[in-house]
Parts: sequence; structure tokens; C-alpha cells
Amino acid sequence: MNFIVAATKKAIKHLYNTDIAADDINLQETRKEFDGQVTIVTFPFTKFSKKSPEQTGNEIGAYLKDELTEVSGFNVIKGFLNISLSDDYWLDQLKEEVLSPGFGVFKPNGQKVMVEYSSPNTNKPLHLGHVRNNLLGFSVAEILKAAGYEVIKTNLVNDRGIHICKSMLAWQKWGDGETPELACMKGDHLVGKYYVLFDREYKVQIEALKAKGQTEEEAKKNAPLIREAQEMLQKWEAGDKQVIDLWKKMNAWVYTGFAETYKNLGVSFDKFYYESDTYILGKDIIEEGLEKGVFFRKEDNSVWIDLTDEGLDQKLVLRSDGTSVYMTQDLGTAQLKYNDFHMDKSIYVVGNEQDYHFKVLFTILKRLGKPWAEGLYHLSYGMVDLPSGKMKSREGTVVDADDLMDEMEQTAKEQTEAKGKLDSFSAAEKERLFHIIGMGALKYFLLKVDPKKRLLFDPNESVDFDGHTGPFIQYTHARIRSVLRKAAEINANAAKSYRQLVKEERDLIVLLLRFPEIIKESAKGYSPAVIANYVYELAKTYNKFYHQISILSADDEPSRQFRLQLSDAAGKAINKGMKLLGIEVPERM
RNA sequence: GCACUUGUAGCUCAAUUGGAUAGAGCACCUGACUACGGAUCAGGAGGUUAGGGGUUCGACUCCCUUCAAGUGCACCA
Repeated sequence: MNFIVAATKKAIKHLYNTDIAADDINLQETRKEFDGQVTIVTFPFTKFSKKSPEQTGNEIGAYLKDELTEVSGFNVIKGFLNISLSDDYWLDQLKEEVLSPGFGVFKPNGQKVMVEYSSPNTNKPLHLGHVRNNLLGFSVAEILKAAGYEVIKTNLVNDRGIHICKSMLAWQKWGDGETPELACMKGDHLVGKYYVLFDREYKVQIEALKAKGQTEEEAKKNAPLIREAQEMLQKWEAGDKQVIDLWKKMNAWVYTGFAETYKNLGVSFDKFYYESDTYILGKDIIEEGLEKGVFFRKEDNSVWIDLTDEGLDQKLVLRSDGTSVYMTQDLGTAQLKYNDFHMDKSIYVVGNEQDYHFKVLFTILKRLGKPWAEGLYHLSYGMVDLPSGKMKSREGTVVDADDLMDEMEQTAKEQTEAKGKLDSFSAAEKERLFHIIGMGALKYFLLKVDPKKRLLFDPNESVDFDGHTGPFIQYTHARIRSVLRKAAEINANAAKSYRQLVKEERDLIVLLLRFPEIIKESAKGYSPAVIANYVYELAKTYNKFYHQISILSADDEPSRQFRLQLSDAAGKAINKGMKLLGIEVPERM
């Protein structure tokens, strides 16, 4: 569309003797209730045209029609100049862009980006909140790849700390040697069970102490269980063999469980970082910051940074006893990641409860003069809430990731079997299809919403399979494939003689041509929702096309071939778009 | 208390980043299959964009303010 902007610049120079920046020309898609495909907003031009918006539009429109063979007509409504482009133009675009093999994938841009996501704790299984995180991270990585970046997906596993010791301690006390095999339980669920058990017993102890006259705060600090857990953490840090062995054993259970969940979710990683390795990092950065005068030391020897001039607080970066806090290790880890990969950008997919933390983290790194700090970005997403409120692992009010996926597949099975179209499927094919559809519904449901918004999930209301959903789009794909199977072969040469477009064809071409810009937009905003809404729009537009005009029994062979080709292009774009969301599309369903 | 985020149809979400009469889906009502796949399509009804002020040719979008919801403000991670 650049040629229209350029010609409009010329028109304004010629008509009104004014130079205007390309950015000041506002091009948009013509609304579907008006004729045309491209619209120029002419209100801003009246300043120098000294004429009404209508007259300005008419003058520019007439100029463009004269100058550009691609412009076949125009109309003006108020300050909107609606331009129609010729069928030849659209057919050329279809051939050169949409039908070229590389459509929907940008050439490598030479930039490297890291996407850190998932980042689970190893003391409990994944829940719906993690699911949103994982799907977002994976999808954003795919989108950035399509936009031309080299992507490194990382997972920073929180595998140490007091919360891990809680499950370990509970298992040691009451586990009686239980293993995932003996319990017939996924390892992460088994460990989670002991985490919950710890919390229950801990609460009993707190109540007992309170009954003896201690305050809530005292009781929480003095309960024998929490003291034991703290001792265990100290032993872990000291490298006590027994504790380390137990830690390794239980973490291994968890990793086996996570691997299964990740596989079902369809997500993967290029590099794992473990906090047991990284928690000691960052102290050299503290030294560096002190030398540079970015940090200051208080009398008690603790180290701080003063960010009050930016509307933030003073923030502790090292304890008075010289040990690390969260910020310390994140500073160190950021440096480690950069040393490992020298990436241009680094995306942290982390919930919005940590907005402040990342604001501070990035500010500190910038003040330290790290040139790569400009490329850091916190992809902050909203919490997933239940109708009852927030999910809490310890209180058991969570939607478990594995259970949820099972339920989705089960629902997909019921829905699909009710349609009765599976006669030719083998048992294995059916299982695979139920997985594809169930996960398609779930993933689309979670990804179509703008990441920064909080998400409400009602477990009692099943995720829809009709309308604005994953299965709707998957169905459209299956339907396209069905048509193409029946057509057997597409003759691209026959399609070339096609010239006169009908509205439904043109609408589809116009929309298909937007795909690359949509990828750019979603990559820029780190938002899979942009892709999700586009693919839905595309599927809807195809369905309209499909219902409105005949494909296989078109009036003449060129029409038939052209429409088959267009169907093929739409199917491929749907497939690519869904792939960017991490959603598979079936050939039949 | 301070800071950040959010508020759009009964419900779940859009709105080309300041542009036309604010669009979809679900639910509700009416139509379309001796079939290129009805998990579809065509149509109807449903709105003071939380309230109020301002900026301008033009505001869901920007500014101020009130209200509501969420999150954060540890020598926890």
C-alpha cells in the first residue's frame, strides 16, 4: 500500500503545494458497508487545502485515479476517501504475495531474542495460571520466529528454597517411602500432595500455639514445622548429603511429571536454567554498582538503590549479612543469560503481580549502563480467576493443568462423537483428533484474550466449541481440506485466465494479504490475541465465501480452478496462523 | 495510605493505536441442507463504552476527577 501513500504525497504537493510526511497519511481498511478496499482520512488535509473534507477527498481521489492504473474508482463520504483497486491489482498481489512459498514468514532479521516462560516451582503441579503462561510464552516465541527473529526459549526453574523444603520435610515425616510408582501418581502431583500436607499440619501447630497465648505472627515463626523446614534449607545450602539426595530424588519425580504436562501442552524449551545454580549470582554486580555509585551501603552494611527520583522506592539489593535477595539473583541471572547468548531482546513472561519487581530490575540494569538493558521486556499477563476468586495451591482451590486437559479431551470426544463423522477413523486417529480439538478449544480460549487482561474461568461452564472458538477455525480448515481432496488436482495455469472477481473472492484476498502485517503487529505487541482474532476473521470470511458461491461446481473451469486455489491459500494461512498459537488443525474432524 | 493495571450488549471478547452509524461469539427469536462438511450460513433483538468534566474537525482510545475490581508496596521468592 506504500504506492498509495507515495501518490497521495504527490497529490497533496501538486494540489495544495504542501509537503507532508508519510506518517501523516492515515490509511485504513475500508469499512465493509462502503465501496472500496482502502480509505484515506482527509480531515487533516483541510488545514492546507482550505476546502471542505468532501472537496479535498474528491480532488485527491481524482488525482489518484488519473495517476495510478491500479485505482479503478473512488467515493467520498465526509472526510473519508474510499478507493477501489482493480481486480488486476488484487490478482497480482495474490499471485506475488499470498501464493508465494514464503508467505507468512519473514526473512531472518539478524536479531536474537530470548523468551523466558513457564518458570515453575518444583513443589507442586502446574495449574491453569501456569497454562496461560506456557501458552503465551510458546506462542510469542513462534510469532517472533515468524517475524524473523532467532528465538531462544528458556525455562528458569525455581527448584530450591523454603517452599521446596516444605514438601521434602512432609514426605520425610509422613511419606513412609511413597513413590510415584507406588502411589500410581504423577511425580509432581505426589510432591504437591506433601506440600499441601505440610501446610495443613503447619496450620494446626499455629492454632495450638495461638491457643497458648502467642500472637499469630509469633506462632507462624515458632511453629516446630517451619523451624525444621528452615533448618533443612540451611542444610541444603551447606551441601548436606542426605538433604541433597532427598532434594534430587523428589525434584526428579517432579521433572518427569512436568515433562508429561509440557508434552501435552505442546510446549518446549531450548535451555533450562535452575535457581539452585543461579541463586548465588549477582554479588559481583552489587560490587560493580557500588563502584559506579549506583548503589549505596547503609550503616548496617546492607546495600540499596534509591529510585525515588523516578517515583519508585528505595530498594534493597543485598542483605546486611551479605546474602542475596530475589533482586540480587535476578540481576545476576540477567547477566548470565546475556553472557550465554548475547541476545538483542529478552522477554520475561511473568504475571502482573511482579510488575514492580521488573520495573525496578530493568531500571537498575539501565543505570548500571548495561547496553543490553534496553532490550528487556516484561510480558506481564493478568491472573486467571475463578468465579470464587483467586486460585490458591495451598487451599486446593486450583484448576489443575493435567485434569483440565483431560476434561477438554473428554468434552471434545463427546462433541465429536455426537456429530457421527468418525466412521473411517482408527482408534488411534480418534484419540489424536480428540486431543487436537480439546487442546484447540482450550488454547484458543486462553490466547484470544489480550494478555494483560485478567481472565475469568468458570470450571462449571465448559469451554465453547461453537462460534468464536478454536474448533470453529479447525472445522473451517477441515472443510477446506475436504473440498480440495474432492478436487483432486489444482491447475494453477487454468486459474491464471481468471479476471473478474466477485465480492466474496476479493474480500478473501484482501484479508489474506493482511496476514504479514498482522504477524508484525502481534510480534511488536507480544500479543497472540492479535493473531487469534485475525485467524477467526479469516475463517469467518472463508465460510461466507464458501456458502455464497460454488467452488467445485462453478460455472466454468477457470472459476473453479481459481476458487480452489484461493481455498488452498486460505487453508494454508489458517494453518500457519493457528501454528503461531501452538494449535494444530486437522484434515478431517 | 501510595503506586500500577483493568472497567465496552445479560455473559465472554474486538475495535487498524485519535477516525465513519462501537463490531463478533454465546444465550434468545426467525429463516437456509434429496449436502463442494449444518462444529456452517443469512437475518432480528440487545449499548449513555462505569459516572462527570476537559483537549479538537473527531474520543472507547489522550488529560483531570469520582466510583468499582484486581495486584503490588518484606533484609520472602
